[in-house]
Amino acid sequence: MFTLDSSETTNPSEPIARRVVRLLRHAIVTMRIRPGEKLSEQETAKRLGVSRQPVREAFIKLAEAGLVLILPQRGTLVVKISVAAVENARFIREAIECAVVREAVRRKDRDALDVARGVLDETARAIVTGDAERLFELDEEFHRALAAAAGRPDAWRVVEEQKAQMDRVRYLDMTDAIPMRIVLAQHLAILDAIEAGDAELAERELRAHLREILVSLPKLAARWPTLFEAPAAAAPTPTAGDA
Amino acid sequence: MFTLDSSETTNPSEPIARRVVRLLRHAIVTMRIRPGEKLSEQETAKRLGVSRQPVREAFIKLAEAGLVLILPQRGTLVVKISVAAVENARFIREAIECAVVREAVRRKDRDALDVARGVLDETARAIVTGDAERLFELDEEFHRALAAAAGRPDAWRVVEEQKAQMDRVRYLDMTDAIPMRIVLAQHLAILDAIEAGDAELAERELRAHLREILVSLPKLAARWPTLFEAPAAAAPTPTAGDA
DNA sequence: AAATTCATACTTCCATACTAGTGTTCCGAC
DNA sequence: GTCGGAACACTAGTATGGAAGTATGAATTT
Repeated sequence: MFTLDSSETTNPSEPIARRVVRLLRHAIVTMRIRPGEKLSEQETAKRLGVSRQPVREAFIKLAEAGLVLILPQRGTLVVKISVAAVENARFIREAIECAVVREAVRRKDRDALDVARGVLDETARAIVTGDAERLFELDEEFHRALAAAAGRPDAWRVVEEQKAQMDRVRYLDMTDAIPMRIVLAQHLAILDAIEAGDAELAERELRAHLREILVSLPKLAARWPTLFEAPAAAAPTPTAGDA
Repeated sequence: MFTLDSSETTNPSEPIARRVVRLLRHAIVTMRIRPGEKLSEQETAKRLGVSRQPVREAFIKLAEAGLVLILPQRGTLVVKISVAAVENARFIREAIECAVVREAVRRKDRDALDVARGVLDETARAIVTGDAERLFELDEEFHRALAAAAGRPDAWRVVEEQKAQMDRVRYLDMTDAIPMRIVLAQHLAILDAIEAGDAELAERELRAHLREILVSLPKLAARWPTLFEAPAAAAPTPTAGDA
């Protein structure tokens, strides 16, 4: 379930549809709406005090990001976390961000890199104060800053959509007291390498950073089996398993 | 302008909204709706004989693909071809497809690679018969087959959306009697390198293939200036140009 | 003549009504 | 008890009505 009617930043000029998207995405990523849970345009609209129309548009957007599954004439449900889907998203993200990092090295955009540096400074401060929500945002902002430094803001938009798949895993990892210090260290290593003009090193550091999720992923899947899609069994039918 | 009410494959079970998307995308890519042209939900709905609702959803999807621009309360228009946007899309596409090709080399999925080979065989035949529309599709199918061979069908979906930006340029290039034989040769070189297990070569061939558009792009922009977004001038105001 | 105001004709956005398809459940026949 | 079936309670998909905002142009004033 998810409450929320007018909390959050309720900018009156922002279109309702966009607000609903932000709302639902956040509720899904933080798992206030649990994986597998059923939604419906009608029900969601009533709960949020809006009409079905903007809710429907939000569902479509979330479906494109792979967070919900719309079954025509049947219903809409929050998809369970899929190890395969996370891996696929990670693959795409790694491909794009590697190219971004190399481009950032080539461009040497001092101002843009300073912005990224500033994000890491704030990250260090947020670690001290323990502001988990803010750390989430700062992680995102760092990667966005890299894309900006590469002169490819569009690339970040693509990564952002893929990242939605990984965000719930990140969230689980965070509740598990993830060592944000390690993430910061990796970010620093990437930025240092870029500023040093070492594309090879920057790419290696980035790959290492993005592959962190691969070690935590199976652990988390084992720990919260109800949140994850059951992996495709070797036997065709999951009920009857003959060896 | 664009006619079309029930031509195309008119599958009655397919949702109207999806059909409208396909329809409009095709009309835009083939420039039966010209870059810069104004659209409206009302007008388009009437022309297609459907209600505004599915048309609106189609507009939103096309806006996400960067083909149209929705100005709230003002109108919707087909965006002009932007050299910068095409270049950005190409960058993202190159990043993803390079990773795909390397993965395809790693996996050595014989069956999937045979499918890709089959696509190229048919391409050769289509060149003889001069079926331009089919060549368009086959180009797409080859790249999709590579993604399948890499076990990353999701990656193709992302590339597909980016490719929309490049499709109008491809279309112009085709009317300009593009040597499809060259494209086929490049495709063959890529596939040969993959089958030979040479990742480095496969990636080089792919990059060369995807960079072809960079040579034709400025020529086309100069040739059809009305179809292209005016490049950002060095001077702030485009009207007053002082040298 | 030039500038400003105001009515009008658009636009997208949101709300609501209706259609068609799906799953469930309860009732009855066997 | 088991199976079949029809009525019902949902769902998303589509159509349409109304509201808020914007550009346009004519009429009026300066």
